[in-house]
Amino acid sequence: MSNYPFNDIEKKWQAYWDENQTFATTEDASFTKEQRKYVLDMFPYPSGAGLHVGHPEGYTATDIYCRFLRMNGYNVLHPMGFDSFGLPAENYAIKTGTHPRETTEKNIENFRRQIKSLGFSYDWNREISTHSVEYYRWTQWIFLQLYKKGLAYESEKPINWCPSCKTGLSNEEVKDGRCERCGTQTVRKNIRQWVFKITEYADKLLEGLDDLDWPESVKAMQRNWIGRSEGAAVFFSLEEGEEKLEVYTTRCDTLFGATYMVIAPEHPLVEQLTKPAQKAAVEEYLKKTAEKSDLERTDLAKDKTGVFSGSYAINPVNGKKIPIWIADYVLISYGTGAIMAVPAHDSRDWEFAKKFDLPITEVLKSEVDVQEQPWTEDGTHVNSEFLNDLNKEDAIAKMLAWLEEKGCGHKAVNYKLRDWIFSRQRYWGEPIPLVHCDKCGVVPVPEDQLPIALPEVDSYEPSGTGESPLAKIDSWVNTTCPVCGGHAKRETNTMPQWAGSCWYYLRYLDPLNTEEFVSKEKEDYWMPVDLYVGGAEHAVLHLLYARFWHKVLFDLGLVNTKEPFKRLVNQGMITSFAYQRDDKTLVPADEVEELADGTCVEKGTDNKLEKVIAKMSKSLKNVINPDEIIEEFGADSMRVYEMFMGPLQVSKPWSTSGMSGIYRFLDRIWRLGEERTISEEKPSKDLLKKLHKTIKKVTGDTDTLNFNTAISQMMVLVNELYKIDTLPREVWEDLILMMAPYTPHLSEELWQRAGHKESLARAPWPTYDEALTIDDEMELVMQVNGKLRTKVKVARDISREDMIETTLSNEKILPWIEGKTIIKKIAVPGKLVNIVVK
RNA sequence: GCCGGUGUGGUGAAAUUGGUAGACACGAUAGACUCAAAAUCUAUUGGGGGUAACCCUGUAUCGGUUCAAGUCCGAUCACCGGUACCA
Repeated sequence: MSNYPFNDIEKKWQAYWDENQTFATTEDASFTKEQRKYVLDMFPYPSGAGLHVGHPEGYTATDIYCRFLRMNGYNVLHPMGFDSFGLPAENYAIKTGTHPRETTEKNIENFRRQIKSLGFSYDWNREISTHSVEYYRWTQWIFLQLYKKGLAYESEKPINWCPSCKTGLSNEEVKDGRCERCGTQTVRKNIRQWVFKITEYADKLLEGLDDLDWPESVKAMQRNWIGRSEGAAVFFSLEEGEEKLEVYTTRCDTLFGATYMVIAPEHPLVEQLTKPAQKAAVEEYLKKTAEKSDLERTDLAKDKTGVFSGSYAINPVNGKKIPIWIADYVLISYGTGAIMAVPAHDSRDWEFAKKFDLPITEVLKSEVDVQEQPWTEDGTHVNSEFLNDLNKEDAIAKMLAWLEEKGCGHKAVNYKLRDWIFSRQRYWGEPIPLVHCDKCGVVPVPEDQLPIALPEVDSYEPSGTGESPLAKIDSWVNTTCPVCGGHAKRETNTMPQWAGSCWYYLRYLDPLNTEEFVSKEKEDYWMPVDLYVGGAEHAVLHLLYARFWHKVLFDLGLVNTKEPFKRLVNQGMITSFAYQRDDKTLVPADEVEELADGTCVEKGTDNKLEKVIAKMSKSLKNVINPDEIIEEFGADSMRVYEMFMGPLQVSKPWSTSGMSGIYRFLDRIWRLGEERTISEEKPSKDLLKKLHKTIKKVTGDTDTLNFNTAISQMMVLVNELYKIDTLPREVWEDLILMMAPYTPHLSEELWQRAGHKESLARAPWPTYDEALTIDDEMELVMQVNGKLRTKVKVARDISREDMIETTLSNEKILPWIEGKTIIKKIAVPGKLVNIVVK
């Protein structure tokens, strides 16, 4: 039995790289700008569960790419760190009293050990953790820059409140009306919050996407999230009073069809517009909607509710008096919180109009009776005076001009993107560096007084009133105003987890700098990030927030690039197989028996189970633990297997038998070195050609991150080596070098055994001779009417005429064309001949 | 509903500009080695038909373009991800 000693080898080389600082990176000026590459992984949150097999997937991909780049003469920056502020550690602290720092640092240690055990070529000297004071000092500093630029403001607007976490959540953190973290149904609550004006950067964030080498899907998601729309602001005068009611509409051309108006229950004019006769009904309605959670409000979407205010507005185009209603299908947070309703051509307005018996006026030529159903497609204008017979585009232009001329409207732009609620009522986060002075109001903490360190607390429990646990520490809260020296209180809100990850890629460049968040020179040397790899779950939030901060830093002249991440790749999820009964319920993996014929049954029964793909989960017992895999097969096998499973970008199911196939492959390489002596003889021409074809394919595929096909090509070469008795040095060493990014430990060991003293980490990547990748002979495919009939070996440089000639005289072809008329003869050089007959 | 993506053997998957569908691997079957097993090695392996040479068929479904379609175009279905009263 020849088990290759991966355990010894992997330990040995990890220690070697550590001792020799093999992957320490410096800003060496002799590398040109093109020869510097910044390859970044999304850093992990160090959870108590340890590394998941999904983490090493992206990390292995970037590691292979970095090792490949180094061997090709690049100066590569490849850092790793930890996104170490976060709720789980704090929730654990609430339960057990353990300081989140203690939990977090213990988890970091475990993560670091696990990551190191995979042999990644990180420059560990640059490791950062977002919870360390040295790091968050600069997070606070950046906050102050945003604050001073006027991008942060306090707001009492209703926010999503999680009664379980006792904290405010941003819209993004609420999924289906439930807290993303704990699943509790959220309610709306007014809390004083710090908010970032990310909407001010909406256009810049939108335009910046165009030049990025990112997956189209991610760009689409961000565009959709920003949700820019062009339309018009229209002012409706009221029947009584001087006040105007402003609405936003993308279809101002349908203004003649606006038969009523709706304002959101939270609209500031609600009270003023409510007539005494309607007062009781309106109050009742406001009470009901306020009690509804966001979930209920969207859940009840099908059944429109609302109440008449008693007031009327005047439609500016025709002077008609139209009623103003209050309804919660209009959202206060989008546009102006008020709409003009055009029931004939909007299905929401139509439903509402039908329910409350409001008039419906057709203004776009419809193919249906708008009294029976809404017409939401295009149509030429009717019943619209000066817009009649115009199409949508022209009518909008004409109406806009009319509105501007009359002074009752203008062109307007709106976004779905909302401002970013940036405070949390939590302990385990960066304190926001502001103080509230009785006299001076909100005052930023002077930069030389940073960091504002987290104080020790007795209890991590949120105060329940909405304030963070920090509010309970009088000695910390009470301070003096930096401006007037009088009494002041510290801001007790902390920052959300996104804060640290908004700029960590910059801190890696200069992690020990105590004077600046990053030095200009280092930023200039490395930025932007050439390749950023991580999970698709961060497609919108993290990537949008980080881009926002970066753009602000750019506008402040603090960084030189407009966009932080030039190229983005999302790795697919690693899923697992699950076993499903006929009734669609799932059976835990340890209660499943796989029979010889491939079918699966529930243990001890004859119940046939269907193999389906599912996320790894504890309850299905199909979670794979990287530690166990490394112990059984070694880190190199794990790395290669994760890359061999399929393309990096797609999700794919883990299979332990596939894993052992890769182990077998590495073992075969090891045995080549063990069982055969290296020969200095020139390899045969055939083998040499196989080698050069392999170098070509592996070089190309590694460069484009198509690792699965690169690996299969190296398998082909290894299979080839098993067919001969010798081990030609030229082929063997090139194989070792090509394998090096994939199996760094095994390759280093074999390289040393082949007689080399130095690590191969920066050994030159094998080169190929194009001439040797082309065969002298080719297989000529002969087709008749597009159907393959036979294949014949011919010289590669055969002429078109000869190709056709040999085909027409081929004995296998003759029967197919005999007695038929040849209509066409097609010859594709190097490929095939197709004879078309009738 | 809207936006984005994916559908190829028993399984994971390959397949330049349209040009031999299924590389490579798993699993399975048979054989060699072994007292036996494991490991290893060799062979076969999309489906159907035929003793065989070989033939037919096949990339979610239907249709189209083309000498030639997994690849291009149109429609449909299924699944996955995002989003959802955004006026």
